[in-house]
Formats: sequence, C-alpha cells, structure tokens
Amino acid sequence: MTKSSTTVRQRIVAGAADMMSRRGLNATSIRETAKHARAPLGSTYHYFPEGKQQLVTEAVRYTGEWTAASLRRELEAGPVAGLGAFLALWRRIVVDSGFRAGCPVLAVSVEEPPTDEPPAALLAAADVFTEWENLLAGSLREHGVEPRKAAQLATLVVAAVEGTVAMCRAKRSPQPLDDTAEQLRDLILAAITD
Amino acid sequence: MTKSSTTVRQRIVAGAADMMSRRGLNATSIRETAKHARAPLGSTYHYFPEGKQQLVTEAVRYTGEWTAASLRRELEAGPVAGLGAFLALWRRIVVDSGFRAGCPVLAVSVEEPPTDEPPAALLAAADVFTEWENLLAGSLREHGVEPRKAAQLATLVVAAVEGTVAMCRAKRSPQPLDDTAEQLRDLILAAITD
DNA sequence: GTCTATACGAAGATAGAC
DNA sequence: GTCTATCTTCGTATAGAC
Repeated sequence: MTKSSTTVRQRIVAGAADMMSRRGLNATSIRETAKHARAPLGSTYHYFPEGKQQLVTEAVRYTGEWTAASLRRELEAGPVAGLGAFLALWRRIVVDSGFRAGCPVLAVSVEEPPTDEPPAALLAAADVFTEWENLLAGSLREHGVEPRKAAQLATLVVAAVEGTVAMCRAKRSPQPLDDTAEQLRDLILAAITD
Repeated sequence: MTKSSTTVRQRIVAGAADMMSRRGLNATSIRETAKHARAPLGSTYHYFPEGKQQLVTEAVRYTGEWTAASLRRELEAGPVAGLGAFLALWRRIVVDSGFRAGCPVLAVSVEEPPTDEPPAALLAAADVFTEWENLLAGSLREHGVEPRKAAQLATLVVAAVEGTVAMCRAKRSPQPLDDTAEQLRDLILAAITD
C-alpha cells in the first residue's frame, strides 16, 4: 500500500461519512463517494473489497472515533465542559452545512439494511453510541454522580443530542439544539452538585 | 372515489409509514409499498398523482396525527402521564417489531432528498415535531411551568425520545428507552412541583 | 377507474484492459 | 495496482389496454 493510497482511502471514508450524514445511508452510493474523493469507482472496490458494507462501517467508526477524541479531551475540564463541547461540535456541523449535514451514526441507526442479519454498520453504530455514553458516564461518576444515574444521564444526553440534530435539520433552525443544550446543562449541573 | 378505494389508500399510507420506519425513506419504494398493501403499482400513482413525495408526506402526517391524538388524550391526566404514554407508544413499536421499526418522522428528518429544495415531507416532519412539542409544552404550562422552560423541556423530551428510539434499534435493546424514561420522568416531576 | 407492461436511469458489483 | 466498461437488478414514473 503506497502513501497516496492511504490518503485516498481516508478521503473516501471521510467523504462517505459526510454524505451519509446528509443523504442517509441508502442514498449514499459508492459511485458518488468515489467521485467526491476524485477516485475512480474501481479503486473503491480495491480499497474496500467487501463493498459498501465495509465502507459505511468504517465511516461510522471514523465518526465515532473522531467525536470520542473530542469528548475525551473536553471532559478533562469536567462533565459540563464535555457536554458543551459535544453539543457545540454537532451544532457546528448542522449550522455550517446550512442544516444539510447531520450525524452519520444516526443515519445508520435509522435505516435497516436489506439483508436479514447483523449488518456490520449497525453493530458499529451501537458501539459508537456506547462509547460516547461510557465517556460521559465515567466523567459524571468521577464528579460524584452515582453509577446508575450517571449511566442514565449519559444515555439521555447522547439520545437527546442525536434527536435534536435531526430536529434542527427538519426545522432548518438551531433553536432545538440551543433549547436542549440549556436543559441538559442545568440537569448535569444539578446532578454533580447533589 | 369508492369506499374500497379509500381503504386501499389508507392501507398504502399506513404501510408506507411502517416501511419508512424500518428501512428509511430512500429504501422505501413505491413498488414495495404497493405490494405490501396488495395494490398494483399503477394504483399507487392513481391515488398519489404526485408520486413518492406525496405518499411519504402523507405517511409523515399520518404518523404525526396518530401520535398527537394519543398524546392529547393521555395529557389530560397530566404531563407525567402524557410523557409515559408517549414513551410507551414508541417502546411498543420498537420492541414488538424486534427492534426493526422506528419512527418514520425521524427517518425523513435524517435523509436529505435528492432535489435542492424544500421537500414537502421534510416540512411535514418539522410540523409534526412542533405539534408534539406544543402539546407537551402546553400541558407543562398548565401545571405551572414557566413558558420558556416548558418549551425547552418539551423539545428535550421529543428529541430524547426520537434519539433513544434510534439507539434502541442499533443496540437491539429497550434499555436506552427505559433509562431515558426514568430520567425524563424525574425531570418533569421536578419541573411541575417547583 | 384498475391494472399490465414498459421506458429510462442509477444502483451494487465485477471482469479484465492497461 | 488502477481504472474503464459492462452485467444485472431495482428504482420512479407513465402509456395505454381493459
């Protein structure tokens, strides 16, 4: 594998994640992802021999890792800071794209694959959600929140952010994210000062 | 329009909503919705002359109305009862379908249509979210929550439920919904007893 | 009014030329 | 190793027979 190959591969994955977040899983075609990365169609199947399933799974994991890294970094300043960064990250993506982009992990979680059984991309999406929840829950526990409540709050935060991103897209407004942000912030503040 | 026509039409709309909630917007084809309703392909275009855009828009509104009716009914017993019914409704859909069905309104909100501009289905989705929020916010205000907080809480509830439904699908578990339910319940209880 | 047959495009995937 | 050309299937939509 040459150096430029690696770069093309990464461009394809990142581009696929972006397209999935806009059009959804099914409407993101291998053809278009290749064109977007200025790579011929055949190359995509060279880099991703298992086809679309492999590409979208990597796109989900890529988004998951990228977001988790940001979350991990910001959580060092505490749960409220982490929550703020998490919300700001998605707000930027939604607003900067003119309410066209969203979360590719959510896209995968909403569209059932044609085949009957355990699609790799959906399993990856579940893992990504769990990782984000674990990061948040861990930080909450470190700040005195009891484990059960920490886990529930973490789930609520991730779910609320994902749902709000979709609502902002539909309404073409950042208002839902701002409303959710304020309520979640109060909730986390109250939890860690109990 | 004959009596049986109306029935077929309704079957097509309800079937489309179900398929959208499972496969997503783009993977729900007119062909399959027709087959699902045991109607020939041509009939679908007879009932929905504007094609897929019209059908999916009606499916979104159908889901919105159906859910709003349930919400309105249960909110008569107060915000906590309304929230509980709202959560129970989606929990049933997700669990009874073996984690295959979800919310068609969310599906539409996550997938950008191929064309450039204001797709009717997305506008309908935004309206549905707003209606659900308004119902919840109204009930909260009636129970003494100040308008601004009532609106923010309502947004949080709708967003969290939508996001949690998607998470349950990905994880193939009702756990996220149960966690979210408990936290939202506490939050609403605290708000109305301030 | 209901439906069959079909036009046309685009999808996923692959064969095989370079 | 890289890419073009193509196979097959399925999508939306419509024309026109009953």
